[in-house]
Order: sequence, then C-alpha cells, then structure tokens
Amino acid sequence: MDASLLTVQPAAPEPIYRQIVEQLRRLIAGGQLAAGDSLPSVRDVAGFHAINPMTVSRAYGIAESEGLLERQRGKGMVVAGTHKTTQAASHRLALLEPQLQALVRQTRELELPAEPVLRRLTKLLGE
Amino acid sequence: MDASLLTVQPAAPEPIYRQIVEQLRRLIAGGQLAAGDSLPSVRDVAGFHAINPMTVSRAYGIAESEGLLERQRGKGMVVAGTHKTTQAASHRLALLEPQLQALVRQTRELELPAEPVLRRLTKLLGE
Amino acid sequence: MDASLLTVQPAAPEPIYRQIVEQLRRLIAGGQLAAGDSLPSVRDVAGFHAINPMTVSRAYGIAESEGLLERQRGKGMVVAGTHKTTQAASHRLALLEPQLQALVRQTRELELPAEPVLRRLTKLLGE
Amino acid sequence: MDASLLTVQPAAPEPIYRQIVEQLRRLIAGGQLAAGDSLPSVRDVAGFHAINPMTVSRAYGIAESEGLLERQRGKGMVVAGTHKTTQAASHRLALLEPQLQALVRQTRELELPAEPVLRRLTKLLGE
DNA sequence: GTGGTCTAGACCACG
DNA sequence: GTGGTCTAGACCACA
Repeated sequence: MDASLLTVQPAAPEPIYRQIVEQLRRLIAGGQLAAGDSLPSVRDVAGFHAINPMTVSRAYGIAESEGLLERQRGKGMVVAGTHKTTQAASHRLALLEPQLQALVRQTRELELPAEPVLRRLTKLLGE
Repeated sequence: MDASLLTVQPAAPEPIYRQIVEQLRRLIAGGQLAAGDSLPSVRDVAGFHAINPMTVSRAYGIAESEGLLERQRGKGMVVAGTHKTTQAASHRLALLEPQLQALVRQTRELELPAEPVLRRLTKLLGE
Repeated sequence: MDASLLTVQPAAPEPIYRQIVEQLRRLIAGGQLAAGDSLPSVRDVAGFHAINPMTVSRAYGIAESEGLLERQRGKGMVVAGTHKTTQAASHRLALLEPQLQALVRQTRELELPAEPVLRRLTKLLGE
Repeated sequence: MDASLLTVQPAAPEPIYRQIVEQLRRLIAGGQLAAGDSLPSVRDVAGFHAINPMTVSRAYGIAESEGLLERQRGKGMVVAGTHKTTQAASHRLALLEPQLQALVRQTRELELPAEPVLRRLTKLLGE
C-alpha cells in the first residue's frame, strides 16, 4: 500500500490527524480502499509527508476506534471487514451534505446567484 | 443592525470567532452590509447567541484589523468606508474557490461522478 | 473538582490513559460524577499524579468521543448531559461481568473451590 | 498433552503470550499440570488457535526462564520438577489477590454494594 | 518489521 | 485560565 494514497496539508487549519481520518472515511466509502486492504505503515506515511509518526498513529487509532480499520498485531492496519463493499452512491453523497450546505449558506451571504457557482464547480469537477 | 444577521454554531469544530469574521467578510463583499452600516453591539450578539462577549469582541477586532470594520466613537462598530460598493461577482466567486476545491477533492475520494453532486447543489441553491 | 478523584498506577501494564477512561466510565455510571460536573483540569491531574499532560488529555479526548464528557470551550471538560442519572444497579453490575468471568476462569485453572475466593472477596469488600 | 488445554483470546487487549504464561502458572499451581507432564508442541498450540508460532514459543521461553517449564531434548517442554506437588490452597488464593483487589476498587467506583457482586460471582462459580 | 505509550516542551486556539 | 496539536525521541510490545 502506497503512502501517497493519503494527502496532507500541514498548513491547513484542520489538524493533520483529522485530515487523515476523514480521507480514510471517504476512500473506504468510495471503495478505493476495500475490506482487507492493508494500509501504508505509520512510518511510511510519516516519512513520505514529513510529519511525526505519532500524528499518523493517532489518526489510525481514531479510525480503528470508529471501526474503519482493524489492527493486525505485528502486521499493521487493514481496512475492517465490516465495510464489505463500496457504499451506495446515495450514501456517499450524504457524506458531502454538510459541505454542500455550508457552500449554499456562503453563496447566499455573498448574494451570488446559483449559476456562476454551479458553472465553476462543473468546470473543476470536469478537469 | 440586528444581532440575528449573524449565525453561529457553537458546536461546530470551526472556532466561533472565525465563523463570525468570515461571515462579515462575505456579507460585506455581497453588499448586505454596506459602508457606514453599524453593527450589532458585542453585548447584543453575545446575548442573542449565548456566547462569550469576549469571543464577539475578538471577531470584531480581527475584522477591524483587516480593514473590514471601523470603530466609531459613540456609535460602536461600522462597516469601513473603503468598501464603498458591492464587489464584482467574479471577485465574490473567488472567495468560494477554496471551498469548491475541497469539495472537488472530496468528491473524487468518494469516487462520485459529477452529476449527483451538481444536482444536489442545484436543488439546495434553489430552495 | 479534585484531581485526587482519579487514581493512576504508572507501573501497571494497562496504559495510564486507559486507566483514566475506564475510571471515568465507572464513576459516571455510579453517579459519583453527575451530568454537568466539571472535571479536574488536564494540568491538575497531570501535576497531581506526576504524569504528562498529554496522557491525561488523550484520556479526556477518548472519553469525549465516547460521549462521556463534553468540552466547554475555554472552560474545560464536564460530564455529558446524556448521563442524566446514576444507572440502575443491574446495568452497573454488567460492567463488572468481564472481570467476574475472568476471575471464574482463573479460579478453575487454579482448581480452587468457590468458598475461599468468596470469603476473601467478602472480606475485602467489607473493609 | 492436548493443545486445547490452553485458551487464547486474540482479540483481547492482553497480549497473547502473557495470556499463555499466566495460564501455565495457574494450571501448574493448581495441579492440572504436574511435574514431568509434557506440553503441547509450539506447532500444535499455534495451529490449534491460529496464532503465530513465535508467540507460543515466546510464552514457553518466559515460562522456562521463570522455572515453570524445562526443555527436555527430544521431548519438548515439560513441567519443571521443582513443582512437585499442587501448591497449598492459601498460596493459590494469593495468586488471585491482584484481581480481587482490582474488582473491589471497581465495585467501589461503581458505588455498588457488596451483595449483588458476591451473588453474581457465586452463581458463576457454581455453574 | 509493525503499532503503542509516554515524555518534555513548544506553540496555538479559545474564552 | 482552559484544552489541542505537533514534534523529537526514547522505549516497549508484538509477531
């Protein structure tokens, strides 16, 4: 499993460990990480992104306590078996709902009409 | 100026003071707050949303240091005169760019096609 | 809230942060910590037991993610409101079931009859 | 000697090797394993419980260094001769003391009276 | 090799 | 004052 699977933005306001947890949630929901897949080791991820191993370990630990990952003693972390298949698109879309609602609120605060926002998003999604 | 202009979610992970600053930025860019408009007092906002006055004060202070607001003796805070008019739509759209990019990244991690996301957003924007 | 409420055994095999989490679970279930009670600060607990603040913070964080505690921004941690009352004795007894089962297994491995074990436990509980 | 003598819970927080060592300690103290008895081979135990042979080997090694077991060429591990007889009940009871003390502490944290705990334990021991 | 725990200490975010 | 995040590094537990 490749450490480059995860992306990390150390400068973002969102803490690194949470960035990782949330990416894992989406990658598993989307099926890019399937049940049984093993994850890059804590040390690999930390080395690749030049962050502290403990930060990665913390993310993995939270993901484990959420039931996303399982620890295989001595071998590393794997995607938990409960997530047998890629989740339905409707369920995956639901994971974006909070972000979509925030976007709508902000669009309104900016008094922007819907069209330019949708046009811009269409363009970005198409690239 | 009504304290209900601002919305605040104390339970959100984003700090309250930053929620306020960013809303002010957008409301001013969108023209809902025009140059010279006076803002609700720190006390009113804090009382209305049941948050700490110091938090509101801090948000106002940051907005002032960004040049969004000005302190007028005896009148409290008012929208700064530099923001004479509503900004151009293209400039306002630019303020959404980071959120749009994050949305695109998350859509890809979820392996979602563009259509359902755009459809959902269209619906929310139309309500 | 007194830092001496929690006891910690740094030499025990069980990690300190988990000792704390499990104590919190029992103290809340037993009603010694009621909803809304505030907890000793991370720094107080760490200082009192001569352990690292991060270790305490980690325990509090886990307890929060389990819904036992709530964070009051800027004020510290309080017992979550969901735990309105002391739980029924039967429910509290259930929390001891794993330990009781382990004790029974060990008693059998030692080929000990029930009486001396019960007698010893009775004595310890009565002190 | 049957591999099913030992029970192992790979999912438990307690490390597997320690589960084995402590069981051996109790089985020998209780006389279920007598001096000279031979133990199931590392391979058998590992195969039976689907755990890593190295884990079993490590447990046996620790038990040997504690003087519980002896390595006999060609015969594998046997119970050491120093443990000629079943130990006195009082000595065996002492092996349970830490668990009993932990149980008492937890009972108090749960604010449980002694009776229900003793009743439940009596029931479990009688089954 | 894997992950886990803890420390000491810096610095930030929040109220 | 509160808790949160991250680091660097030591050391342990496990397979």
